[in-house]
Amino acid sequence: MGDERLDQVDDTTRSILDHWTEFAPDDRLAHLLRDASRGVTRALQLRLSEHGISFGHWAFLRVLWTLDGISQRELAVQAGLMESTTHTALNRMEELGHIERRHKPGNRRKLHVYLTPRGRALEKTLVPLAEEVNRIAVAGLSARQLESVRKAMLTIITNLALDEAEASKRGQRIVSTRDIGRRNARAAAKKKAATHKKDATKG
DNA sequence: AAACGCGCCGGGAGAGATCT
DNA sequence: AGATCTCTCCCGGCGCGTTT
Repeated sequence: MGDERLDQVDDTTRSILDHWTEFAPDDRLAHLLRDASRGVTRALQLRLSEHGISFGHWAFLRVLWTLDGISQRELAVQAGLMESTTHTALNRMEELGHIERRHKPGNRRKLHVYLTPRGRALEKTLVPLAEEVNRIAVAGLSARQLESVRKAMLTIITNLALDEAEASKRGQRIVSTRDIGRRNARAAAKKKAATHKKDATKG
């Protein structure tokens, strides 16, 4: 690889890059997307943490900067996260003084989320950091390449969304991690019992 | 270097309150 | 009564720092 900047990267990053350039240049796209996504996330995390902001809070702040005062549920949808995750994050954000939650007159059920002046002020500090990460991530790509990447990403997202919609129509859904854990535990127990039985008949 | 523990986050499920 | 919304609990995945 002829890029002398790579002398600065750590061994882990180096091995990831070696994997993609030397050993498995044709490995599945999903793996490439994962590495790219992780890199972008970590770059942003690095910058946010310097301001005491966790990556989880970033998603909610971004929504609130444009949709201040929406309900907790709407916020979860807009941020693309589960309501339980939203609830936990908002508790912390309220503690930190970035948001406050209030009921509107006439509706004691819905809780609306409002930025505090402090939360609002974060926009000026944090958005440039995200823009910086974007700039760094696409450095060396031409406008044309960037346009192609954008199109490709949108196509991938659309294709996968359609696939999920089809699966949903068939009644197929993602098995929860808990169910998988239980299933594995049952399988392990069964295997152990079978081994035990085998040993007992032997001896 | 490998194992371990910890904290954070995401997700599922369900209870309880409130609205329509 | 049924729908909607918030909140809580629990568990698993992941990254990271510490210990062995």
